[in-house]
Amino acid sequence: MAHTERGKRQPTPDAKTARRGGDSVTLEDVARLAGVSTITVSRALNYPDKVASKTLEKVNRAISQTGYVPNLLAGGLASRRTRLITAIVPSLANMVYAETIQYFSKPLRDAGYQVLLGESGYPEASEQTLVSAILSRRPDGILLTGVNHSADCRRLLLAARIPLVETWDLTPTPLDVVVGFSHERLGAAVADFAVRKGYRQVATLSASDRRAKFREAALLGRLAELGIQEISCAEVPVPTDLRRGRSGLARLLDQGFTGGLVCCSSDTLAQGALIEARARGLHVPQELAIIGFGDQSFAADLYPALSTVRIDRPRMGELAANALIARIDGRPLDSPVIDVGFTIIERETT
Amino acid sequence: MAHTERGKRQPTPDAKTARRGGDSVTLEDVARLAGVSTITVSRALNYPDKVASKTLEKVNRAISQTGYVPNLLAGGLASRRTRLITAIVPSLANMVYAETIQYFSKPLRDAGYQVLLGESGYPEASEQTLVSAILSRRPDGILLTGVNHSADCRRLLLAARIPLVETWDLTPTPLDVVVGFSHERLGAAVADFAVRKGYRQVATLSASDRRAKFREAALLGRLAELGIQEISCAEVPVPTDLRRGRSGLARLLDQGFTGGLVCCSSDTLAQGALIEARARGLHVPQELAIIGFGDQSFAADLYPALSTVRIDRPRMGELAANALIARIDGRPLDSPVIDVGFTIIERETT
DNA sequence: TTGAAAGCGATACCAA
DNA sequence: TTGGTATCGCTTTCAA
Repeated sequence: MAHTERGKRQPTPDAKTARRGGDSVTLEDVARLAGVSTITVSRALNYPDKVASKTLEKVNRAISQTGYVPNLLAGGLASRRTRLITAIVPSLANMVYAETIQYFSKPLRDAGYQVLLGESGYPEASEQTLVSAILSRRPDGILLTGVNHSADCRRLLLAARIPLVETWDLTPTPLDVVVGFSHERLGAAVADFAVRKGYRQVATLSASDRRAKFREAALLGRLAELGIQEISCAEVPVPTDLRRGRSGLARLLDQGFTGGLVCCSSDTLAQGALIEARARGLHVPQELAIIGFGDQSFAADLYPALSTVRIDRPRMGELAANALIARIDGRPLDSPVIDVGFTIIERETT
Repeated sequence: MAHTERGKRQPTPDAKTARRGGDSVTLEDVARLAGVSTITVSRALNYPDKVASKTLEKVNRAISQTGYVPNLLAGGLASRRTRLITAIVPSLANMVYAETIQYFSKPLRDAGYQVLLGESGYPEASEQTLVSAILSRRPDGILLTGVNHSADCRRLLLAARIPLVETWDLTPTPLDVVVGFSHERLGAAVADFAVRKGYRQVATLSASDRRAKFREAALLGRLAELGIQEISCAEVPVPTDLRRGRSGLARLLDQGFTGGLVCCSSDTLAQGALIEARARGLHVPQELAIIGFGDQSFAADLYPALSTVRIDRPRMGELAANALIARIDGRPLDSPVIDVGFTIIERETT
């Protein structure tokens, strides 16, 4: 009521009482009805035990009578806490990411956060633009997929001084915290697997995805070290689907690959390759073995002939979420680099 | 500079100049550097053509020098426009919804909105709680999946006076706008298809999902009208996957269904059923025909034996987005009920 | 345990 | 075309 000298914004003369939009109940409305001050209502909502139980009751009654819904824009602006976490993923169309999001979201929901998704896989908008749009909502924390960001992005993200978790990869120098696994070690491990199992011919079938190509490079490098000569490579565009797995293997076979181990950059490609192999009457895994990546659970017992490199995504998501929460709460982490590892799952049944 | 009588909140004596958190550049910082008022900077950002080009240049320079990132909490609070749209989907783990989100998001992104996702498929939290959490961010619009909401939800949503689009279903009495198709007509159409094609035995394989069961009921009702007697039904839990399709068909066959048409509530189930049928040496579609629902594109030419009921999801998503934008902009709609229909895609090749 | 007042960082309204 | 001032709805700080 202080100085409403000219009350410029009120459509009706009765300042402080009339709503501008005419809508939305505010804390003040609730406070008035409950006969307390606004701050008491705020406390009743945020720290119920800091309010006398009788007061609490009055307030709760007023809240349900008015149908009050808090305004987190105002709350976030005042408190600088939005209870919003943004997760940036390449694409939701890729099941692997869609699922990871879920594992990641669960602990956050339980901790009272909402997750806002940002998809970075759109060529029409730069990652820079996306990050900027995201930061303008002032999230309490951000989850990033991968560790390769443009210099501009790094600058923006660091300047925001927000807890950050990078995932799906590993680096000794994370922006803040990284929870993932080493694509380099993974590629090398697959090469070792191929050699250990005695495959003379090795083929790679990779999506044109940064991390997939990185794994492939590590795989090829290790194969070279180990003296494997007969190598064929095929690349397919993202997003990967069964069709591309089929045509990818077809290309490899037409190029002269006659049997051995096919290393696919995703389980979807591996499944597609399996379909093609069967269509051509090749015995899998006897004549032609296939190993994928990701461990898509639904495939497990329908494609028993496929091996895969399993990433424990539920655990990765959970660790990432917990690391983020810890950083937000200012709790220290044992290490800013968390390696969740990988496991080669070999299947030799038909 | 007006009345900073006691400057309670400033940690340093130099009020108006010192930042509380020490971070985040504000509009005021930019304005000072550019030598203009805050409102001019605001205009430079939001309505660039309402500002002299020389001023605009100064402002832009100041913005990039300071690395200013707008605060949409403050902006949204003041303008009552958040440029945020919330989409509520049952689950992202279901590809069909994950994809629909994408079709829906594209036009919105182009129009300058961000999409916040809410998953309603969590039994631990009521839809009511979810809607409340969503409303507290004051989105400019909401997309809902389905038309069945609890009375409390309807009240909350309507009280918010926000543009609403329901989708994936149809109703003569939408909350605001509905863009979808009739599950009832769809079920009946599948029944007609079965009869027209001369199948004597019909089986249903449905997920325990509200809309799936509704389609099934319509299908069964119509079959009864048409005098089809030999009917078997199997229900599987959500989420549907290939495995459940397999076991579902296995159950139907073990129950005495010997061949005819199997109507599945999703393409995933249909694919699983196909795998089981082949494993049992049944010729599809000659001995046993299968029809799915949804038209998952990746299946199209890998499972040529499967028929499906296609929903034009790209179109549905786009129409929903455009309807929402129209409502937000206050533009009138031809009708609040938009039927996108469905198409039965029959495949008879092997 | 409760409250008064001053912000949080932007935009709207009106005036210049 | 530009600027002053009040305000959006909430939380923080400090005081009672």
